[in-house]
Amino acid sequence: MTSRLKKALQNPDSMKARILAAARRLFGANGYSDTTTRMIAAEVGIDVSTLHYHWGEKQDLYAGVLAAINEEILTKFKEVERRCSGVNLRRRLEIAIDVMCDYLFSHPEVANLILFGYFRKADRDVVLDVNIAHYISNIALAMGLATDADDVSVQAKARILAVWNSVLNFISGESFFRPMMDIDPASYREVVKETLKFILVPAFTTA
Amino acid sequence: MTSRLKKALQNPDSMKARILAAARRLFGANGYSDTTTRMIAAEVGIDVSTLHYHWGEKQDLYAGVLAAINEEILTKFKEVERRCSGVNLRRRLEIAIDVMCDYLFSHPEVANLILFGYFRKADRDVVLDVNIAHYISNIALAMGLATDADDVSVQAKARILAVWNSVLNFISGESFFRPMMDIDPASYREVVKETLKFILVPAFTTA
DNA sequence: AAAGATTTCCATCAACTGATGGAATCATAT
DNA sequence: ATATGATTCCATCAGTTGATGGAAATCTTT
Repeated sequence: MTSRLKKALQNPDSMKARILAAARRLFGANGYSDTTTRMIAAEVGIDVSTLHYHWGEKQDLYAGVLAAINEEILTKFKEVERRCSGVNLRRRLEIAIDVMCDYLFSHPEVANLILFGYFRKADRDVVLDVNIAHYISNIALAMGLATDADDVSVQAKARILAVWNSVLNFISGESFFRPMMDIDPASYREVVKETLKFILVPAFTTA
Repeated sequence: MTSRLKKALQNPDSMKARILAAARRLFGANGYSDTTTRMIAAEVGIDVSTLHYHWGEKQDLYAGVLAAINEEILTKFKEVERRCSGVNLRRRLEIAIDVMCDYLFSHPEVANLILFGYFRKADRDVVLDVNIAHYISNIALAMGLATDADDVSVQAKARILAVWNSVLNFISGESFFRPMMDIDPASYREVVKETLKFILVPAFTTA
């Protein structure tokens, strides 16, 4: 990402940033193929050609959305690492679950976009998964499941991924799961956190 | 589903069944919007109009795919229930994980189609989620998390969903996760089962 | 205010998509 | 063999999509 581009995006009122925000909402809600450049332009209140003027091809705009999300997640993961240092494992797990749940519940489109990425063919957005692999190793380290970020066991990675996936699914699938539980959004949030802790804490803390 | 329709689908060589099989593969691999009726027709080796002649609208064909999958899953869930009766909780969990993993690893498009369903707008395919809600309650019963299928606690449902989601994600995300673990498909299969058991068994068996 | 650069919109394109009418083909029963 | 019905394909349609050229509008610099 060039510094010029970053600068334009830092100003949330800039046209480029407004387009990015709308694209993020719509891509997150409908996926790549079910979101048209015209839908995004309409959301911003501009013509399609203005969108293309600022972002080029549709895929470039999508890549821009993923890049922004990648940075956000990295920040969150760092926050988890920071707050985890010096506390015991049970507390670490709780912190990780709380931080990631709070973040994703506030930005549900992020969970959707990551899950959408699971399905896309490998040759396209290589952008996202490379970094995820990196995160996973760091989290394994922070959780005390490994001693060297470059040498994390397959088992440890799989366990972190299982946690990560559970969080994503509960958030992406809210409109699907909540009706069958018949509870309000706030309760759902609590039940998800509680369930994740219920399942994960014993697994990692019982010898 | 009418009996006449079922009959046509029971013969795997019938045109209607061949179209359904191709549609299932392609919808599962690419999702609804990224699969065109022409792609499906080409896979079968027929013209688009022949496809429409047998299945009507694209959405009807998609509904047909979901209906077929629904029946399969119901069968698998029944198998879990049957094999679970009379064994202890730990063993029940292991059976459930093994059966569902084996089934979904052999039919990865099923996992994809279910997860795709999470994202679609609620007004469309109501077909699938209604049944899932029903399954969840029955599984909760089979696992001993509830005593009455009509009165399963929110917590029990959430825990079953967490398990269910984990299985789906590991299978749908294989092309995503396996490279970052750097293992072959057979090993991946084992690691997934092992990880699921590692995480789930302690949660449900430790008081 | 004028000149130049940037930004925005209108009109339009080619490609693709879901879908259909109708002709041609095939199967079946008489 | 022929009539009837079912099946398949060809040609085509209207709507949508990503994308672009060029005119108009806006902003910046002098």
